[in-house]
Amino acid sequence: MKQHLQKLFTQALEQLQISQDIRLERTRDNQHGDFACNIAMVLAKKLHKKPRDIATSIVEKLPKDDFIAKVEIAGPGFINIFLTKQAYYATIDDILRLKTEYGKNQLGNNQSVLIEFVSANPTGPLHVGHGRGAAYGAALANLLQTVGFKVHKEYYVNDAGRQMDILAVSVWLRYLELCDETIEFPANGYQGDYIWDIAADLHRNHAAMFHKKITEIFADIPPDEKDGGDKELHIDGLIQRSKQLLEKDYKIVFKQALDTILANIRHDLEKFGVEYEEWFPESNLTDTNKVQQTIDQLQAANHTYEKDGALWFKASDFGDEKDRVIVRDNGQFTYFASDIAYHKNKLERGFDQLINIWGADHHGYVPRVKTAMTALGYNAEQLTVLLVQFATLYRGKERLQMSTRSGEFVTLRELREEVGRDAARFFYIQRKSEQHLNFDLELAKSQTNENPVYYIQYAHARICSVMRQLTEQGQSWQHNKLANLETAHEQALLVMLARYPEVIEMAAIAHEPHQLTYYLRELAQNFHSFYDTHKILVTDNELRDARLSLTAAVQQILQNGLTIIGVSAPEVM
RNA sequence: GCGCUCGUGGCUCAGCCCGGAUAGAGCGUUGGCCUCCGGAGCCAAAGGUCACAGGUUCGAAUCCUGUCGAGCGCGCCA
Repeated sequence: MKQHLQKLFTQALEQLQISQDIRLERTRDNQHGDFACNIAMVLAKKLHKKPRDIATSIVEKLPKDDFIAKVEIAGPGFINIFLTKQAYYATIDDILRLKTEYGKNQLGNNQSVLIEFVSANPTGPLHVGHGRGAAYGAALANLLQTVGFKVHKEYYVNDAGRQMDILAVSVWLRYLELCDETIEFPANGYQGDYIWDIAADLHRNHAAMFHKKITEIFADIPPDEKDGGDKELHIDGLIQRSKQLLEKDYKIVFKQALDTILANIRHDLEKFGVEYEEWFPESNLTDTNKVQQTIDQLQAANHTYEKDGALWFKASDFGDEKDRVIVRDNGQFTYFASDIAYHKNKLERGFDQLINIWGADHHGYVPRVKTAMTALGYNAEQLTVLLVQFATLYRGKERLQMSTRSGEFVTLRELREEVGRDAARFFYIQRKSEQHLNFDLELAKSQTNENPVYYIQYAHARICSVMRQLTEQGQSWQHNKLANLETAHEQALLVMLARYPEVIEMAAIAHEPHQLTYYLRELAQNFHSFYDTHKILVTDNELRDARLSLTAAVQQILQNGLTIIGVSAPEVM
């Protein structure tokens, strides 16, 4: 509807030989009609004319249209458009005809988008901090798909770095404890209970196959932190020693740890309703020498130099604040190096746009990756990084820590089991992503009925109930005679329904799924209010059918919207 | 110190990108509503100098500058 009106305005302006972007807005007050346009005031300065005079001449040129009932010039020069009832009845017709397709458009023009999100290191289970990225990414992917993008969801699995070695060593040490050895667990090891579980599996399947003497393992290893040493050197020493002693078997331990945790993550995400087209392993890049090749390319283009034994990328040549190391003095690639290779790989796969969803603590990292893309000859504009603020977790007034290393965290699984998938997903995206989120577990658990998600779902369930009643009475209905919809409640619902495509479009373009949650709440509210005031299943068949048409349309929109944000639309609650 | 993000009723937040007509919700508080399609509901009331100070503008919660306050980032960590 909005687009339709914009076309009419464009035609009017063409006749006046003015070119200007037209901005139409829904009015807050229906006294001002359905849409308002402030174009006359925008043009006033440019044309040196009074806004109201400009408005008058535009209105004169506005083509006649079945959907426009009345056009008024108001206030300082607003052009207010009043739509005909036909315009709103057409919306109902469209919704009931197009069903789940309603609200879709071709704005994205079938461009391909790779959207990468969560990508948590497989060193432990997903915790509630990751949940927000998961919920946001999945909802955004759905939105982009709805407006006509070809969406490819991807999880980048960091399975090749030092962190993974630390994980493997942690598992191995716990395994040795299960072999009745007594060890000092390293300060920098992973301490969570899940490490024990993996170790136990290892012990069950391989018995004492990986058992080595403790004295042999810890001989000449730099002291740990608690003994006055450096915990990093200590763990690095242990990694080296593990590889020496276990030889080929190291891979078995490593793989067991990785596979178990990854399976766990996949399972959690699946249960959370988040699915990916691809799980892209970092080892894919390292094993095929892609990281080295990328570095070679940067070197060949003279974008690197050596200093203090390390290889640096001249990021500052491309606008970053300082140069960045890509190969450490010990010969290892930095995380940044494989990230450059990964983004190069993404672009080589031919995607038109890349979207990364990162925790806000990575914001300093954004220019770094972009400069690398520029240096490699790509257009950095193709990459959009969306930052999601971390959720601060509270249990009542107590602020909880979330550290994978120390093993102190609430897992995504626990959250899902305690507050439910629908409530959790809704809770995560109802706030703007770059807004800090206070997630109070007590509140989410104890007052789940007050979560707005139930309010919306209840509206849907209520409608389903009405439909059931009708069937139970052995009746059916036909979609016609919408002219009977005259009350204020019905009018308000018609307007809400007509707004849906506008909300979808805006939410998708702005990457703001929370817009949709607010809309759905308002729609549900309008419905509850209508339902409370007017009976739907009245004896007058024509009025009943008109109200059922409206109701069915509301049901459809609730379902469409909830599906996009990953929340179910239950028939009963 | 530099950079990024944020400051809107008691609490949690929309609105800001793209300035516009009385600043909106939810929770909480107070008072009403079930002989009637599901009360996880409805109706109503109280409650806000939009952090502060300047500036731009016919017009600023919205744009600009500064101040104060909060969070995060500034590693050969990932």
